[in-house]
Amino acid sequence: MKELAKNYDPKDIEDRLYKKWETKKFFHAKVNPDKKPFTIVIPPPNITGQLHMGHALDNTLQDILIRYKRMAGYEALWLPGTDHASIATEAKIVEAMKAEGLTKEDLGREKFLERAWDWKKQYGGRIVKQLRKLGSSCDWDRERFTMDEGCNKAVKEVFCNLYKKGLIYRGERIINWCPHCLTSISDAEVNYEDQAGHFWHLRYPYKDGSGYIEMATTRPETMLGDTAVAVNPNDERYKDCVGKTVVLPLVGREIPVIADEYVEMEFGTGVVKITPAHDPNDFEVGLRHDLPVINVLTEDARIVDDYPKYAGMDRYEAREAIVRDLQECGALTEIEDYSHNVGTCYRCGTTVEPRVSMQWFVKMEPLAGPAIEAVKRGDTKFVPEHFDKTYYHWLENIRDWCISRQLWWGHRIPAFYCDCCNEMTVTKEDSAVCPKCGKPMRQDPDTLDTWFSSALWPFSTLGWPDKTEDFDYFYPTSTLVTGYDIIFFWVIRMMFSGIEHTGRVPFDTVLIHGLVRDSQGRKMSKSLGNGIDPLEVIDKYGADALRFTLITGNAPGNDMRFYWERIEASRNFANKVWNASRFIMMNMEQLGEDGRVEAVPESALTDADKWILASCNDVVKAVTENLDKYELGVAAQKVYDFIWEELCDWYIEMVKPRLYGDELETKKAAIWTLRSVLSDALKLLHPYMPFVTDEIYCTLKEAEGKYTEDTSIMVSDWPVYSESRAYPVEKEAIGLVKEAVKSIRAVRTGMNVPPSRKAKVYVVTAQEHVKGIFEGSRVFFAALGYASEIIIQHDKTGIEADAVSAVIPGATLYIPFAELVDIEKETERLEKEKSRLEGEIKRSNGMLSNEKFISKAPQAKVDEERAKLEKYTAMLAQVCERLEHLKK
RNA sequence: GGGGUCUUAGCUCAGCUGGGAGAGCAUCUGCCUUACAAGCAGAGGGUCACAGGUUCGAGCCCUGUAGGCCCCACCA
Repeated sequence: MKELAKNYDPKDIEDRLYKKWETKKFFHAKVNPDKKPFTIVIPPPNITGQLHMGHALDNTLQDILIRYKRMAGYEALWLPGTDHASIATEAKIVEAMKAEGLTKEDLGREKFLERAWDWKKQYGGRIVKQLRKLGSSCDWDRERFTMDEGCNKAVKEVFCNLYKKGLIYRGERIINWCPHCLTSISDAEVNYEDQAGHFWHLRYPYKDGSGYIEMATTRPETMLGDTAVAVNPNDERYKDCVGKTVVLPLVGREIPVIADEYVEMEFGTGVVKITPAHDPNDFEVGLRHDLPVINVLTEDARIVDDYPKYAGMDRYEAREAIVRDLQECGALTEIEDYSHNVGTCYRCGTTVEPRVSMQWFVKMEPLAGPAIEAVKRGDTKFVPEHFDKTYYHWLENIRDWCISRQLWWGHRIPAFYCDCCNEMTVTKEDSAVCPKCGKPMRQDPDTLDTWFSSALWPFSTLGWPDKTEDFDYFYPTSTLVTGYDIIFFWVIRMMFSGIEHTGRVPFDTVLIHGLVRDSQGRKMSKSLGNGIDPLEVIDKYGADALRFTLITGNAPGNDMRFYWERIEASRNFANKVWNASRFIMMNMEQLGEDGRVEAVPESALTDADKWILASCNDVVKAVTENLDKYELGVAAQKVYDFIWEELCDWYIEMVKPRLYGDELETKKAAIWTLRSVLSDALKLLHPYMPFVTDEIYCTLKEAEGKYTEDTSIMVSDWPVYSESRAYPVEKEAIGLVKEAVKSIRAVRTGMNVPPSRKAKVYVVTAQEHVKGIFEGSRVFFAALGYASEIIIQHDKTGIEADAVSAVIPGATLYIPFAELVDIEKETERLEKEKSRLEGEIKRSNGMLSNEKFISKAPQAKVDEERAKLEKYTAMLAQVCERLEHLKK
């Protein structure tokens, strides 16, 4: 048999096991009509990405679900892949080119894309390699990429469908523009942050020389593009001004004073300058009043050539210059400090510039409705439930989705234009000829928002739009696991896309998790440098320790903090499991052939054996129920407690005297029980700690002579609850003995008696069945209670007068410690016990004397309370008797 | 402005359908007991934010208050 190291070392084991799983195709799922499918599609990480704690958490959750379902008899598919991440990737490549002194334009579109694909080839596999280190049991044979052939096909299909239905349109609108990335971005991609700024108070003179109108702005440079000044129609102060003309300082443009409800009378002077080209609200006002849209900024946010004095200045330089000039000409009256929200690009952090331009949009309203309904009906459920509110709120207030990007890396928009006759056509074909004049058409240069293709991920990866067996069998997927920060970007878009294009919701359940923060509760970020690299954790403590830490000690959907101490605790647990197994296998080996018994007769099992089998049985039931309800952390805690406390601290200790003794039958029963319980416990733990559990499982199978190269715990059967292993009587019996052991230990520690010093223990009970229980537990009771001898009897015959005593339900224990007994301390201890019991009795009596409790509470509760009262009353009598005795 | 969420032991957090307050770490006291010192045995430590309400019974359900965090919207 393999010799197991004293301490568990994950380094030796993880890569070897992962390789085995992968080459054995244990991760592979195929259409299997005999099984129910369970499907998860991975949230595809960006090809530019490196594994961070967020991935580690997200993928651990998925792997736990997949491993559990696989063992529980489902055809479990975890479909992996990566996202092309248009903006992020393009930015990286552009940056790399910069080092060579090259720009996108130098290379041209085709050459640039060649580079991008090379880059993808070189780095795109990095993150999936890292996912393997975590133990992720993805079906790598099905790995996909959002720009692979199948996904491309799905994207074109969807675009054309939506266009045909009128749900995609092209138009000149005001959109969020990133002057650094040089592309439009969607509303969801804008982050708002508070920034300190100023309020510049301006006055524009009336053309007729009748004075000025005053207003304030946070962005004075946009005044170049002002095409009106607005007041509220109900504002008495400005009643007479509406319709008048003012002259724009510095520019000389004559612009009207208009009235619009949008203006808040109470805010500022009640006057707003209107710049339709550079503010979304102003744009709307402009539409209502048919105002000209005057663009004053270039795509990289510099002043356009129309204003020679400022042309070429970037927006902040221009601001300074214009403020200076306004001041000079007397148009600036005041500068006030002001803090306001500024939109920034979620990728690069640059302040976004609202900009009017021609873009493609998805009309959201018709799509949002069914997506809301689907969740309301319960077709898709959020876990935790309350995230559905976030979902509704977003969808109910959704605006049209700007999907075109002025980037090259991505899915090119399948729209073609005829330069001859201005005809436009949308087609799945790669090229088009003008349906009117027959000339070749020019494809739209823009690409689609990355999220357009990820929105299709749950079905594009399963073969859609083709009718495939995979799609029929695995779709809709079962559970989608993602962070709450991705609901808007992704979950919502998959929902309406799935419903629209497949007629079904894309998943049954959305399991939402929070963020992994640093130990001070801060977000892990590159700029703070407080990120913890999961690979470093794996390297130092093993993937199992990392995984276990990430899913315990926090509730679903909540953020968690990362502590090395917790990693250490998890590592210690892995080691505990390792050593318990080592103990079991060492003893198996000693028994030789007898250690491998397949079964033992029920009659050979002791109360202790039945107790641990029953406890294990209970845990199987509880853990399975918790997992089915997505309570992964609670389930893990139960496995942890069972293994550490029940199995290791109690049962293994109980069984030692038998294993070290001479009776073969009881040794066989003990070792069989140990193996059986260990095996089930390992299975319950496997989804959380796949490596250590499989290593032990295989070693155990080897020791049992049942190992083949196809053996792995990950393809073994999930344990099931068995009525025949409930053993209620034995559970109660061992519960009582545990009580006895605990009180002996507490008494001894209280008196500072070292374990090496043994003492006689008398168990005095009037009840025959209690006597039986202790008789049956003699062997281990002595060992656990540090007893030199156990004497079980009906009365106090032969017990030294000054023996220390402890009262447990149904019995009193006496430990003679002649010279160590301090009567005063002993009295104090018993008095404390007495008042505790009196308290319990009072509480019980209180409840039972309450008629409403008796009449309204469930009968079981009432009975339970009566039983407690009876128990505590009996114990109190015993304690009082001892106190009387001590007084003499 | 709208919505969500949190407030439980010194710290970080669990607590599943309401039925005698838990874990890990930290602290204190003993133990190298032939699986494990990455361990074993014991101990201390909490008016479950506050105020009401529902209930036989509330950490858990309802209302309100205070404070923290998050998201969305946004008055130039």
